[in-house]
Amino acid sequence: MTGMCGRFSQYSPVADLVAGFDVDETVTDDGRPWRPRWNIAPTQDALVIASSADGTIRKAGPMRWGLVPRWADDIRIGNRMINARTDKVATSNAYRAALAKRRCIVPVDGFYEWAKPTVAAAGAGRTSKTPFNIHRADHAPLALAGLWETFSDAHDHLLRTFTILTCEANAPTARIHDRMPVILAASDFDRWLEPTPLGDDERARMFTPAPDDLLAYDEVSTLVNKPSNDSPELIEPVERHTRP
DNA sequence: CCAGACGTTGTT
DNA sequence: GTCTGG
DNA sequence: CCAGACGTTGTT
DNA sequence: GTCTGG
Repeated sequence: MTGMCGRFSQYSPVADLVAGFDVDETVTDDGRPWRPRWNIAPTQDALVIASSADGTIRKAGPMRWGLVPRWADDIRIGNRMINARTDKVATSNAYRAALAKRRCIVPVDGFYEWAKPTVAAAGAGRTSKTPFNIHRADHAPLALAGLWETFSDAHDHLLRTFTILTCEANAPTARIHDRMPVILAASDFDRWLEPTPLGDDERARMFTPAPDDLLAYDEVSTLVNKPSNDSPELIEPVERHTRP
């Protein structure tokens, strides 16, 4: 199927989400004020931070999740471009241009991963996957590494779209799932947002799983499965520090 | 040259 | 657009 | 990521 | 099973 890191939250106040990114301007979502979100799904708008083409202005604003390459003629291509693998992104026709010049940061409160049922659970008749909310242990927002593009639709409407980079899971996350989003260190924010190509060494440094002690996770309700559910209840732990 | 892909994960 | 495959 | 649709013609 | 929509 499609990507991993397929759902996330942005419920902190915008000022908290963009804190630390030295943003010059925050664009509202089509004139609507930002509202907290606990269940952002592919094709929906999220708050994303990116630089102007010349690198002088840093903006936070809405982009649609699911990168649509410039050459695409159908926005639906984005439905399966919600993640970009770090081991393929530099050579991919779909992502290479964005990797060189259009990197972005997605500030999230947490992201969701679904664990397959354990052998024991499956034996007991449980066949559905279990959702987990993964967040910083101190509950501060996380900076996910992304890429963005502009897409001009049939009516010449300009649409900004983005994707989230994925790498191998770190040790705690691997108990739930074998992939995870790339989480940037604060010392890499400025370089990541510069619209100039990265060197091999820079990619090697940034494209690594987050440190094992950065994150914590909670099992959550399957209410999160349904994209139309969007409330604080989705991040309430149903069990703390459980194993999948 | 033109045609066709361009993506990810999970599962088998 | 740009690359690979035929 | 998960949820939900997936089809056509003719008749009421 | 596979695709689209959110």
